[in-house]
Amino acid sequence: MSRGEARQRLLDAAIGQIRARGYAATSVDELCTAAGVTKGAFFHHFRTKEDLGIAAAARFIEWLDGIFARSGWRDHADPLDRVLAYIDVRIRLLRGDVPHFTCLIGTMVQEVHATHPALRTACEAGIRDHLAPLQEEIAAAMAARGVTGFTPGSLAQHVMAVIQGAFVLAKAEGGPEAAAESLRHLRRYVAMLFREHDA
Amino acid sequence: MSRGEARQRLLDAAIGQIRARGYAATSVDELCTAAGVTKGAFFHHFRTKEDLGIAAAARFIEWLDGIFARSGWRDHADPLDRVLAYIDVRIRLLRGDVPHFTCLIGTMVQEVHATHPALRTACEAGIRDHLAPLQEEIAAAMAARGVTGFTPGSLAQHVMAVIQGAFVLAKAEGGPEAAAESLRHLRRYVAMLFREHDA
DNA sequence: GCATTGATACCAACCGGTCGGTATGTCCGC
DNA sequence: GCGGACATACCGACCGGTTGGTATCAATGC
Repeated sequence: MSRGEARQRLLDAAIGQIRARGYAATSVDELCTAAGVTKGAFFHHFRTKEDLGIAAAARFIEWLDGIFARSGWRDHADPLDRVLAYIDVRIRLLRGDVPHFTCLIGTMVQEVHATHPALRTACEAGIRDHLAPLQEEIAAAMAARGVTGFTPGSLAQHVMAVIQGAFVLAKAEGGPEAAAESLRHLRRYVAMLFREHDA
Repeated sequence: MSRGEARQRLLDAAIGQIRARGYAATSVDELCTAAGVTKGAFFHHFRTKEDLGIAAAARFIEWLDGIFARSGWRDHADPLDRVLAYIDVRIRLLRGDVPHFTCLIGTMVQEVHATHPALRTACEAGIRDHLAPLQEEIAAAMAARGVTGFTPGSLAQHVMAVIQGAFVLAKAEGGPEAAAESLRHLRRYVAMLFREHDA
């Protein structure tokens, strides 16, 4: 292992472990072993375990945004098709074992919201940042069809709620089937919301 | 404190603490202090901490089913109205601070699904049992209106996904507003699914 | 061209405290 | 007087975090 990559290796290990076992059950020692570094290195790069959590949240969102950028979900002429494409990408991501497709942020914020305010804020910001482009496309679709009755932000947050809830179901039943079904219901809802306004 | 109630007090304390801080971050000592009993009493009634979690999940579902039974959500002539009433009760329950209205099962299963199989199974069973009556009403509503294209179970699970996801959002943003908005989207979806089949 | 310097990256050993769990007793209703 | 319901005292392992130190680097002076 070459000099200078300990921080990245720790963040990657943290994302994997916390997604699988949660924040509290992931120990610093365990992370160091997984990343192949020592505890000294850990506390050289992160002041506390909470600091690592905050950095991991930011890195996770970067990673996720990269996936969506490469998916081409915004490459459609109609903004409604872009919104539906976002959901389709989410459905396609539901593959492999549970920790592989679930969300670090949702997992973490459930545990720490009441006890680690800084980490809660970081999770909130991560969600907001990730949803911003989706919210733009929803607003464009609403404007193009003259749809009213709700705000773009509320629908974007609803999309995120279904995604996070689908992850909870996937963890409860040990696989992604119910999660995918739920996202298909979401897709139908969005289609119905806008298509009934078509000419 | 009278003799014989230590078990109930421990379960109540566990439901409160785990809802607020999660399973891993809730220690046995802390629970004993909160319940006003000693560690000897704890391990007299529960073989392990995981056993307590399983018992707490069952007790939480009992408590929740009691709330819904008293709400009268099934006291409508039309099964669709009963389904919508279930969602309305869920919206009305979104009051107070976050640990007061969020779900023990969803919080716990996120942390333990990969590490505590027995606890994961208990959470899965709790969700399934709670959803059974809702699924019946969905099936009745579908039959009454000749709605097809999805199964009653998938819509019941979607309702639960939105509820769980709404709780995650509430924890991320520190309040129930976004959660309530999401449940209103869900209500609109269910209404649209069935009402477009009305005469 | 090379020694000096200061900063950064990292390491091994260790700290007090807390973790889940146990061993052994005591009390009280039947 | 006996069994279930607790209490007290304790255990080894592990927790997040700290310590004092070393290896490696770029920048500087000469």
